[in-house]
Amino acid sequence: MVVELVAPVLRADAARNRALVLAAAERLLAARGLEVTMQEIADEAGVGVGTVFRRFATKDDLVAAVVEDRVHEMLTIARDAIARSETGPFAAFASCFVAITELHVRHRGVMEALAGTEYCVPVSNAARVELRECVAELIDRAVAAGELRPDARVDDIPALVCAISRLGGSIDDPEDDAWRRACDIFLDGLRARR
Amino acid sequence: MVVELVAPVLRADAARNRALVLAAAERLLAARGLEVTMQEIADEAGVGVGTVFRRFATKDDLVAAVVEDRVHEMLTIARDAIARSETGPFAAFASCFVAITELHVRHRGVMEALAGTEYCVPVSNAARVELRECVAELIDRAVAAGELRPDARVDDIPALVCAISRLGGSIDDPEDDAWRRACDIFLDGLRARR
DNA sequence: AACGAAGCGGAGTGACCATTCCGCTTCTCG
DNA sequence: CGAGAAGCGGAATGGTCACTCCGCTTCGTT
Repeated sequence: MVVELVAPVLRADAARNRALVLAAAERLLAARGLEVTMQEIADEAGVGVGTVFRRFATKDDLVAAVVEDRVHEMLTIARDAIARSETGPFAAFASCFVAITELHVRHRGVMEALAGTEYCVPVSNAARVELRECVAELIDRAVAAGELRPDARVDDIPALVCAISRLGGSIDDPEDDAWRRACDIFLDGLRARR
Repeated sequence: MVVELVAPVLRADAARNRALVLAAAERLLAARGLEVTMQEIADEAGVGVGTVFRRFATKDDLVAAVVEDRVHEMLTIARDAIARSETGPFAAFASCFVAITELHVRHRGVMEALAGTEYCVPVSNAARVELRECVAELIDRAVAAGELRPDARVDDIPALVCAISRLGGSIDDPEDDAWRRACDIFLDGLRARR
């Protein structure tokens, strides 16, 4: 008995539609959060709902796929910060914190997905584990340099980022930058005192 | 033509049921947030759904009633803090901040209601306006004493409290106090630097 | 070209909720 | 005590979604 373990290659049109759906979901989730319906995503992508469900068995699966893309972006941000952390470990940590928060503000749905329990994907995921390790590394270096308060905990960071990004505000409007001010205050609180 | 402007007095049993419903809603909202259904609230109160709706025309109305109770509690906390603010304006502000956050942690549903747009009740409400004024007063005094950074904004506070309380954690479990640590860090960031 | 597999659209299904309706019950006032 | 007004319970309603099903279409291989 032979079991087929390799996922069959998608037909060209199916692959194209998959990409359209993913892009549509990304756009809609970023703009309006988890409240978007599968029907709306299908419409935005220009396909039928059936097509959406053929590629992503459940709404959770679709959201998870979009989230994974974001996690990879965060990973890139964190790796960059580590590269820069030789010169100024706190500054590296801080810029990573702000950049990741900004990413969350841009993608409301992703933030909700990571924060809420509903759509929480199991954390046993290579990219997420590595992201956590990178952030831990940034924190360790800044603490070792005496620039960050030593009781800072890695596992508080994701929740904090989610919390702050929920403050709302836009990326561009300087009048509407609650999240930016909150980052500022928070990072001040995290800085080690003389 | 005479228009009846006074709300008619409730019959004794009706008043009792109204109180039961309110208490049940408070309990369930605190424990599980806005996801509770009207049916569950009715069951918890030991009445039929019809009775719930006769007293509170919509779910929003019921939530709003529970929220108003919380706002009054917050008002009490803030007034107490003002009374204590002669001696140590920052400490007064900080304790008020922590106490209100704790209240939010205890009442998940209330926090959601205040933070989310869905159930946001119009802010043109005497108690809320006064609460805002009290917090402004606390901030002004601490800033005037040079103990609080002068760019602290009153209107960031509610959102911050909501954000931090969303971090989760329990009131009692000392292992699970993310919200308490976050308060600590935040207040450190808010303290004016030498 | 031609055929079978893979894919497609979108009406239909079932579950879940807030809200409504109405026949019966319980107060309360005279 | 005896209306009848005020309340009550809970089945029924209507709307919203995620998800399924199936007859038709398109792809890609021979």
